[in-house]
Amino acid sequence: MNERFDPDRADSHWQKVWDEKQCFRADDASAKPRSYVLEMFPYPSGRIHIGHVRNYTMGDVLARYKRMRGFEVLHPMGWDAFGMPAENAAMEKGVHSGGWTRENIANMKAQLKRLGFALDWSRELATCEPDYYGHEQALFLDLYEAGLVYRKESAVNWDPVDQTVLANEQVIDGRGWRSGALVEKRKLSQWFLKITQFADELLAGLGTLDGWPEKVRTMQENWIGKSQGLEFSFDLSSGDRLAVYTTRPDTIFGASFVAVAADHPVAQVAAQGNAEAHAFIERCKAGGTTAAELETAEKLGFDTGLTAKHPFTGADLPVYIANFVLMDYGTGAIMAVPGHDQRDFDFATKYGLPIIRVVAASAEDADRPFAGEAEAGDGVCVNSGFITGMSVAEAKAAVIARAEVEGWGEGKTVWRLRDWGVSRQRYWGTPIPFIHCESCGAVPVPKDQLPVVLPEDVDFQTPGNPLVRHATWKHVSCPKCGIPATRETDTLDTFVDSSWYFLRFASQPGDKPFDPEAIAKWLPVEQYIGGIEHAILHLLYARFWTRALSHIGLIEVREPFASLFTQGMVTHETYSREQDGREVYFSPGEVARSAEAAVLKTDGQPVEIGRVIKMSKSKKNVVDPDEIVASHGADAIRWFMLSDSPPERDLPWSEAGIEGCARFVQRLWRLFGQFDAGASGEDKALDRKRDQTVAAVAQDIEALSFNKAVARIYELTNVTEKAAPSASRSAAIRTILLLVAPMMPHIAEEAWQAIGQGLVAEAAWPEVDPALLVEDEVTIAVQVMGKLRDTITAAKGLPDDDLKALALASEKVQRSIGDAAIRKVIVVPDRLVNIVA
RNA sequence: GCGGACGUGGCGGAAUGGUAGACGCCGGGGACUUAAAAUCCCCUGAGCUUUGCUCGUGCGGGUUCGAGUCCCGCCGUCCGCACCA
Repeated sequence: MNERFDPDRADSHWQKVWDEKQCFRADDASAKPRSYVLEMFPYPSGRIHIGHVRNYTMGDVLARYKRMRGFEVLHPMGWDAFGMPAENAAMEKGVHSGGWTRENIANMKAQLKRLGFALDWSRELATCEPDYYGHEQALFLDLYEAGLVYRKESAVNWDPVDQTVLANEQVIDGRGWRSGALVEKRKLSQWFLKITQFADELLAGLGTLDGWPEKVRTMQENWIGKSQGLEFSFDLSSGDRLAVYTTRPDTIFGASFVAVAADHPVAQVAAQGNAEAHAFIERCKAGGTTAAELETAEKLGFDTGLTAKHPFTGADLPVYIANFVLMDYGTGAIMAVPGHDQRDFDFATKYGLPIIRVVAASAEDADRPFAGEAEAGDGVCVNSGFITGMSVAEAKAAVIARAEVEGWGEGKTVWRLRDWGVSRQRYWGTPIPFIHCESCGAVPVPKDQLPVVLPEDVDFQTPGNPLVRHATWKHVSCPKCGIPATRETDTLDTFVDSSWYFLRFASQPGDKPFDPEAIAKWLPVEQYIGGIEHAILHLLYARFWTRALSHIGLIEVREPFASLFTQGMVTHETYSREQDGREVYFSPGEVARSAEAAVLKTDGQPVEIGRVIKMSKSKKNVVDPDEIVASHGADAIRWFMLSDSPPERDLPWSEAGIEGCARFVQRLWRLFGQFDAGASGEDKALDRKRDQTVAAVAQDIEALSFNKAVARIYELTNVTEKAAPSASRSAAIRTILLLVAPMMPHIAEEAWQAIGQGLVAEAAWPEVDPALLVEDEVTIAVQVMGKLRDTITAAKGLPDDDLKALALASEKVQRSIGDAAIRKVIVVPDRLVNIVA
């Protein structure tokens, strides 16, 4: 063996061998137990970033480990290749979206290969290719036929200068990111998927997902937002009726006004012939559309002059148009109870409306004033007519029952979840397979005419969707009546593309989206790994899509991902300096650091030490995985990704850390070089440590606690290095090699040449002797009054009385007790004795 | 605003209610070397009157023989919020 391990040579050599032998190709026909390990596929932005490396290293360790444990593993990779950046590149650099995307894919694929991931590249797919999105169009039409797709009007952000629709992230402080023009809300007719039809199922399904983080399940639960309440109508002074929805019917006696959304019909009527009301509604439209913006914006209202008659008290309540009421939730109108809802409280305070207490901690507190904020908590009803004295829960039921008996309202379940709007007024996406005909309306493209291929001869010289301006593409004849018609020019949300790619990985027939038998074999994904940023949307949409396909009988599986793991970000330190009134950032490499201060190497002047945050180009704190692979090798960067930080938390990148990893690679190499097949002699303690480590590392990998697995491998390495030569020591060295094989496959493969047979990629996980996992001696902590005073060594399983005697015999313990009388002795077998004196 | 999480040495972090700080990084000392790199060995929470003692897991309470861990109340930081993927 050479003195030093040369990653440059070994990495590419073994990557080529794995490729040629197709080691990681999943066999559909295999009789082995199956395991589908999947990481969220990347958007081909141009380069792999360190977050990808972390994500795919975790999945790779699991996939390789599962193979060692005898599973047939499916570990595929693909490209989430549609999306806005390709259009931005086309506009900014004059390149073609498709060419740009495909070039990025080629570059990133080469980068992934250099990291040595055990991927089945034969199943690679890209969502921007017709052989993927054509099947997606077919599935979309299936859902349409099943009544799960419909059209309705919906608001978008409209940039009046660029004449284009903007995504939320393109709207900055209410203005278009390029034009700087004030963004308007505009209504367009768009396609929707009926995810709300599955709201109950998606909610109930969360209960079966034991392998998901509690956090993600809670987030989805809140997102679906099931609430039970009362829908009822007010008689308006205009003679109309106004339906409102409330989750707090128990507070109905505290209602002091009624509010409707700006786009509510009542508001629209009020605006007719009233310039002020019209102006107010326009003002509401100017704001942002996100929930955060709506709810943090100052509460604004406009008094319509109408009044609504309270169903119990008969009082006339003023009707306002309010910017904090959402048309999409409930009925788009609310009864406002300022005492017990903070938004209503803020509004009432601003407009001088009554704030009435109708819930209190106890009946005696009925007239207690509010302490500057609403009280949303539980209690008993006060000042509330027939429900006075009831608990909140009783009152809810009583009010709903009364409304139903008297016929002016009914109990209703309302969901926060809204139907999924999938239309995007963009070019680089899956064409929605519909044709608009003047006489037949929206007609689905016949399935034998799929795929509707996205034309790639488009120009981006003028802003807006190039599909609309394309000379020929959209002009077709109606499939129904044959008269001239036009194609739908909107494309599908890219979340549709990522809602079924995991199904396509299981099988890729040319004539249909997937083979149900292959789905039944491989799905659900055993372990899905990706960023927490996908906790709601992607994961909910994928769950919905799977259920919808199951609903129409295409597949059996209901939940696509049995287990989910959300990994943390990779962070790095930041350095900056204020220059000409703005913050200028420097990369950590440009800065010389001491314990407390940092200076710029080029001018020796101090720079400010910023926070350790997610890598981003603008903060100049990115590191390029390729450079790390070139300087330290793939195994070192993989090892770094697994070390130290728990995988769900952020991982701070550091130069010292990666150097430490590279040193460890060399240290292992030296140790592997000491393997001696002919060594004899037994080292019982080392055998024990070895088998305990194997068992613990297996457990840690299965729990994805890679940082703990790494720590245990270090421990075993430390003791093995120090051990005298023996057969046990050689066995330990061989074992260490196998333990690191999923994590550092290149050095493992290289060293395995001398130690094992065949490829380590095809080797089995080491066996353990269960007898060695149990210690025969244990260290017992001895406490006096809960404080540690001594430790004693005892045989495992020693009876409580013997342990007690040993503890009391300790000189340190005696000294600590002094002349105090012993009141009690607590013995935890094999662990601890606590003397209470 | 709503929802979710997190808080332990100089740093990343270990710790079924039972020996706080495993393991790694940084730092200090030493060995080897003409020298450097590499490597190896030792030390490394704070304080003290140092065979040992006291303090110590964001802050304040509580439960318990025993709390980083459980409960209550604060403080601080971060993340998500429907057209970014």
